[in-house]
Amino acid sequence: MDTRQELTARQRTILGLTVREYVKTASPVSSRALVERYGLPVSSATVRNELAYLEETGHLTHPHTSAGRVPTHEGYRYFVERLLGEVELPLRERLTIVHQFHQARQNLEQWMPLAASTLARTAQGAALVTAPRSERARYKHLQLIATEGLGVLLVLVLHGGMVKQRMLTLAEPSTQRELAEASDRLNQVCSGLTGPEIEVQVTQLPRLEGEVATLVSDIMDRVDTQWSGTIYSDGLSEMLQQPEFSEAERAQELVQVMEERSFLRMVIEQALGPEVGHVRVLVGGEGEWDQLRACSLVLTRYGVTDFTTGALGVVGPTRMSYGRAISAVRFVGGLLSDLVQDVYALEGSEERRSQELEGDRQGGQHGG
Amino acid sequence: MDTRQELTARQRTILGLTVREYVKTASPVSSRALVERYGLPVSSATVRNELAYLEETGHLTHPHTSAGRVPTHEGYRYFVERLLGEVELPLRERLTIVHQFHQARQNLEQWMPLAASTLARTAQGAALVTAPRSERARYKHLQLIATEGLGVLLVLVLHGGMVKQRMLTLAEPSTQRELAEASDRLNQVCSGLTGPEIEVQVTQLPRLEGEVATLVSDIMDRVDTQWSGTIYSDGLSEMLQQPEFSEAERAQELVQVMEERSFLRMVIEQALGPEVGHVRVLVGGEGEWDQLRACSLVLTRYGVTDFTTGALGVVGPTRMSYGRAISAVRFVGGLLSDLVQDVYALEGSEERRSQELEGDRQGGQHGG
DNA sequence: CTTAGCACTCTGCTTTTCAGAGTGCTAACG
DNA sequence: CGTTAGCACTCTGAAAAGCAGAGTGCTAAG
Repeated sequence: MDTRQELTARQRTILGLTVREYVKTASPVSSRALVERYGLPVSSATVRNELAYLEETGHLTHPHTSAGRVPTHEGYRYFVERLLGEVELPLRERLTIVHQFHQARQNLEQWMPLAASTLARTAQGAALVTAPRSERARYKHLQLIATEGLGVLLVLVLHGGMVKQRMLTLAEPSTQRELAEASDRLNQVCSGLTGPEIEVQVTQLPRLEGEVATLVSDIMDRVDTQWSGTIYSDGLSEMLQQPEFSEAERAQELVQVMEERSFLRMVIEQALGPEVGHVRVLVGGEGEWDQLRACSLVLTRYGVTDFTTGALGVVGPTRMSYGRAISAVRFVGGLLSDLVQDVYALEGSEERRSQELEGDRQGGQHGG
Repeated sequence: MDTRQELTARQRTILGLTVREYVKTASPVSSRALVERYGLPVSSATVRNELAYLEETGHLTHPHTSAGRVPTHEGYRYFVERLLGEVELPLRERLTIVHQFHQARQNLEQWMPLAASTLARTAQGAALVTAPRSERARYKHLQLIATEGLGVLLVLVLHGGMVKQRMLTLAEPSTQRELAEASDRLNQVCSGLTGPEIEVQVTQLPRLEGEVATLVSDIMDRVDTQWSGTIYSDGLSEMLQQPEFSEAERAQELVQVMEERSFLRMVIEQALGPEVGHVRVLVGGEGEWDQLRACSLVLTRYGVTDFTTGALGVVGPTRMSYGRAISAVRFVGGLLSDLVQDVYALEGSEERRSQELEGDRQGGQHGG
């Protein structure tokens, strides 16, 4: 029961091997298998004693009396935290991945799906990737497009290239020309501002512009607070081939979890801190999320800390190859961070550059 | 074997009831069940004879000697084409759906997911929705954003609000100011043009603008030809609860199909013509697509024919409620068409309006 | 502390059995 | 001639039984 108990070197070895063997074979590990396959310098009886002890400490269990041992969630945790060490993807794979990302470098729309599919294939699980989101949304550009009657299509581009679209209905009709002029004026006034900052400007703007600016500010506030945005996923069907999902019911549960994007978002937000780079491992929902009891998540945040970040990770059965998953997540996360850095992080430099030439911009506060 | 054989009224009734009963119960239908549950004015022996005949004509099968009858793909086809008639969603449901769509009217990003989830719930299957795409991409607005070094982020807004993003690397560095001026010039030159039309302009443009314009033209060509864009889906997990997927292997197959977006796109493109409004039913892959043998698709195109259209549909087991699915697809398709019409279809009117503030509208075509 | 040996347990597969459901056929009926 | 009652026949699916194999836990000896 007491997982915190210190284990002897041999116990650690045996636990590690048991986890590895179980991950590989997906069936309970017997003392004999351990001795034979890994050439342990002790007899199976000794191993049996150790296994019994590891069961007492809560690291392993028994499906039934005469079956081999299976790691518990605690066993996996111990394995990940104390036994796994630093793992890296083989060079060959790293190169392939780098190559793919290089090819897709220019095409922002491909980043997320590419990251998801790469991750899925590399870590042999299902992958999740959220789009990068700025800590504080900043106005970049607005475009108002006349449609039918009083309807207007608003296209708002934020710093970092995020795009939001809205339909709005005006109090009175406007020509496309009027709308274009309004857009231009707003673009001058609002460039680089945050939602609240725009809100302040509203009173000083004429009717139409004010109306639009209020909406824009509202949209930007929502972007900030709301857990919004698509989650890209891939590899679900491969994951379903794992033997743990050979019962249709289990498979159905998994698909349900993976389809409930708001739930996934919530878990990701709660599990990850704001800093980029740390890899977090959640084994079996960590007692918090019942729907994830059969799964483990390996998550990380990518991007630029406190500025623009997204999250990505791998979902697998608890019996997953944590080494592979962790290294894959870390590696792909790093690549994605690089990409984000190229595009998003240096928007500040835009102001900097303009200022270099001549500074006519009101104090742009760079989020710390 | 000969599905085209004319059936007697009684045979049609029995076929129809068999399909309905099988859809409801998911287990083979016996002659006795048919007589008892629907109060047929004949004996089970007579029904048995008719069932045997319907089996001969290829509309029904036998899982094994002593089981009831199950519809074949041909049986479903006959049912859909000749027996189903026009079905409409109950008023109550229609109102709920209309209400939800009204709420999401302004928020373009919500349209697709909303349509997918509505469809999934209403038709009790998995739903697919593709984003609307213009027949011919037209330039609306360009924004160049300086990033690090020689990198530039290009944000291209097309008519209809579609947005494309690219990273590009310049031959020599430019300031944000230069980039902004280049954007402005291009916006003046290219407004409303198609990809090829822009290509023509390239030679007459200065270095930087020409470089960008080539890329823009290229992007727009790709949008036209490539089967691109996200497919939103929903309801997969509900579909997996259907008894046909109680074997994990079947479930796995289904998920695989649903995850292969390019395949789905291909099927949709091949199955649907260009006109909005027709509902197409594909039973069991129609002998064309083996992966879909266990499924049926109910698809329609929405939007404005020859102008801006997308597709949506329902995926279910072949044993699905076609009446429900067809009416749901038709109804949601109609709503989405209305929305698209409001926003996208009238971009032409933008020019018209600029010319004059006179709103004459061509009649909206609602297909049957 | 380690290990050989052995009794014991539990699974998972195969085989058997059996009731039930449903058909197909035949012969009789109106 | 279409319809129907009756019955033999077939196939499923669940339950029960049997059995080999794998693996443990324990004991006693090294």
